[in-house]
Amino acid sequence: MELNEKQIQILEVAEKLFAENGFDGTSVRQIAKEADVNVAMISYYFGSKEKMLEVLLGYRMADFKIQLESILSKKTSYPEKIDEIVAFVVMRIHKNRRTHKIVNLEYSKDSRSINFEKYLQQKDENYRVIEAFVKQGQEEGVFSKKVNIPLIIPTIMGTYFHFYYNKRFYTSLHNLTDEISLDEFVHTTLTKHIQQTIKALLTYAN
Amino acid sequence: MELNEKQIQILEVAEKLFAENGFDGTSVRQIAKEADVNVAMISYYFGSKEKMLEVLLGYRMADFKIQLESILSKKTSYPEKIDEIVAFVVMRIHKNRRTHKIVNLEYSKDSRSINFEKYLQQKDENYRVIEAFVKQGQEEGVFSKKVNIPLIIPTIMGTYFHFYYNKRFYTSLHNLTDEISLDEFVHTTLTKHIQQTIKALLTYAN
DNA sequence: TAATTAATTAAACAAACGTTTAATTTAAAC
DNA sequence: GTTTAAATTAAACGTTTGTTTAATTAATTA
Repeated sequence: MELNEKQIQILEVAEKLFAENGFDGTSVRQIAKEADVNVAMISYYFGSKEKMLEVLLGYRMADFKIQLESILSKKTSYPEKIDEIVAFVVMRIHKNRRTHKIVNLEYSKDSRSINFEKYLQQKDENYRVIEAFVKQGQEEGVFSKKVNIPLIIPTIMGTYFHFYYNKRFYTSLHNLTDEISLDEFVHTTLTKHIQQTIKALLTYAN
Repeated sequence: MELNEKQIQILEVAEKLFAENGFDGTSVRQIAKEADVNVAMISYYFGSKEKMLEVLLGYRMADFKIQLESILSKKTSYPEKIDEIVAFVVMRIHKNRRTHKIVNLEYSKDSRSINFEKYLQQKDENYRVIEAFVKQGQEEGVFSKKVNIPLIIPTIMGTYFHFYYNKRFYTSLHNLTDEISLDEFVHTTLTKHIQQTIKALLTYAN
């Protein structure tokens, strides 16, 4: 799907508002007003509020796998690769945190009018890449074989998101006052913590 | 606040529907219908939809700290205590997962009409208990001093919630077909994974 | 039993919701 | 320059939203 400037403009406002106030908590009139377009433009361009979200997903989730494979193809040690993967994943989900948040909320709903097929397919592909990497490390005796591989991703992403969802609590614990110091904290301290965690798990687990 | 049977009945239906369809995605008429009461009863008992959620929070979050302290007062080893704490935390948040989900979503909103003061206070008290325990272990040389203590809780809870929010994805990865095998998976495999992770982090981190 | 309070109801309230319509303006193609 | 298609608009559509009202029934107290 090709997107013109106006469509991207609408999507970015929608992403912001959905993340701030939820999908149901955001009205198409709010989006239209903040994006400075007429309400009817949303139906005109995307068909419906739900389909607009689906387009947003596709727009944000692109080319993750390629960049992941690029890291794994480097000639670096296993611990170095873990550090790189974790740093990359954290950077990506932090950048796209608003879209991820919307997905987390909407995807876990029972009654959904949103189609997550493409999103799930990408998620599965990404997992297979990680799985192959860990298994390779296990075969070479670098990683512990007692690790539950499918639960590595939830550990990385879950730690980030629980921090992010409770950022008002944790920023006060860490004395982070503004948005910039939060970004910095994520890319230094939080990233380091997750790197430590995953390396400890993969290397010493028993 | 004292709650009569009918109020609890309403709260439990509300919890279920809020978790399934979101706070904004659930109407008071839905709640009233499923709880088999008149719509007006919700305003009559709780004042508003928002205040009803606040009452639900207080109802669900009680006596966590006491049970945590009870575990820590036992004369067991540090690794054993970690296992117990993780198992307890996972059990609790899994039991109260619906309420936690609502909090995760509503708390991170910018525009909130819901008061989270009591919830935050309890969260802080719980954290202080964990913090004291880890620091004690560090002083006795059992735990690594390079661990970021405030990020331990996000690692535990985040792993659980990311698994739970994406359960449709992970249950298919693990071939979990029904709700019972999911419960069992949480209390065995997932709990074990998080125990492994936290022990590895606290013991071997560098 | 009578008086009082609590619980419950159906109906109505105004406001907001997502979407559609039909008319008009702008842009592109010929 | 005329025709055709795309973009944009204000207004209206029928629903649904959370809450309130006023009347009635049930339970409690005196």
